[in-house]
Amino acid sequence: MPRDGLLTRNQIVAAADELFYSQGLHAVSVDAIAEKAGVTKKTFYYHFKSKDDLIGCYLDARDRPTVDRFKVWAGSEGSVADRMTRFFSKLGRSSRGPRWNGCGFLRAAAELANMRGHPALTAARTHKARCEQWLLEMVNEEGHSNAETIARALMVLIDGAVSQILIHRDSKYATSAGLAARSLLSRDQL
Amino acid sequence: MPRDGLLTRNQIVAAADELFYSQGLHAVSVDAIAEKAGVTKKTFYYHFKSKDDLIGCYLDARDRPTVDRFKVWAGSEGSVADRMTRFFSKLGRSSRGPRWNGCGFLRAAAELANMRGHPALTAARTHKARCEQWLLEMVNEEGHSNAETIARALMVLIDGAVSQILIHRDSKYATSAGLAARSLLSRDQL
DNA sequence: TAACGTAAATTCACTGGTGAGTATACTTTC
DNA sequence: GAAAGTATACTCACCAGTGAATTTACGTTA
Repeated sequence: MPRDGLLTRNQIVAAADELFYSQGLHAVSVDAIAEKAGVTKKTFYYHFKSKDDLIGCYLDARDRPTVDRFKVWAGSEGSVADRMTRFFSKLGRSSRGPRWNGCGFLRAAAELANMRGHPALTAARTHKARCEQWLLEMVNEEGHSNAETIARALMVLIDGAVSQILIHRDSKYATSAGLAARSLLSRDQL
Repeated sequence: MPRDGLLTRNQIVAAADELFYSQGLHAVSVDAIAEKAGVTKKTFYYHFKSKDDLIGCYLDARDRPTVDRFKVWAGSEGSVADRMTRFFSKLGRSSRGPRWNGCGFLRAAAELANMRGHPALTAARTHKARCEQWLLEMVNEEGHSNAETIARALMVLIDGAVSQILIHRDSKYATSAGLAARSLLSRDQL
């Protein structure tokens, strides 16, 4: 019984998001995703070319919401240093949630590191570039010299903090990253 | 025809290291490892309890060599800032090699993020703690206040740089991380 | 307005292959 | 001859992906 095609597709992506993010890419089978979406496997393959195709779509769907969340975390009040401090504080809080499992893009890139050209790697790269672009604009507005380098270093701090928190399951690394960001931004270091 | 048991075991771990590091944990089968080691699967299961057991051993075997390499990279000449600058410069060079695929510990943790209690997660945590300990001693020798926080921030910079390089396949993030480290260490920021 | 045709969406049942792990027996060394 | 180590050949579950038939929505025609 045909339902709305786009709706079904979205249900599949939503199911994939939950499963992939919590368990990883290779650990989740197409059957499991189809079942969670309430759909047969054949229906799945009607909407997606392959599992790899779905993986790409899963990350694409995560891009904007993630960047938007970051912007909310940072807010728009105060200096860049203030905004980054707020950001890392919120990251720490978020990482203490029971469902938090690090960055889906980073984890996908880690899992598929050798699959040059895989759609997921492209999606991850694009997403990280968009994050960096956001930071660059923020830094630029404040009139720093070396804005590109600072933005890049802030990205390093963000993904480094996420990685360390994931490994140690300890949010204190967010605080350290926040302090490092503040040091980086004070008096035009670099 | 029995060979030396320990030798066989080491061959298996060596095969696992190559395969796991280049292709990821779930992507490599026990059959593939056994074949690469020139051993039958039954022999593999004589030496290891399970695939998960092997994964843990693979990371344990990687721990010391990795930390030793880091120490060589940093050298012992000059200030901590100098040593970290050298470190990140060497990291950048290394990451340009054709076989470089990021940090095996980070990638394992990413792939097994939801497997609380998995031997690989323990091994990864232990390894990162040893790295941080090394940094802490270095920072302490120089008499910084907030040495723990600085050491933690340096770890964040290292793993952040590795992650960014892996995603973008661009070693310039090592340079940015090096500059951030220098800023962090100058005039007892924080 | 009522029957019809078609394309979009879906299902059931299947295939070929590969995954982790094992039963049993053989071979070498001491 | 006993123990450590290895081999052949297997089980059984699961995996990505498919073939053929079916159901519904909806615009077209008589």
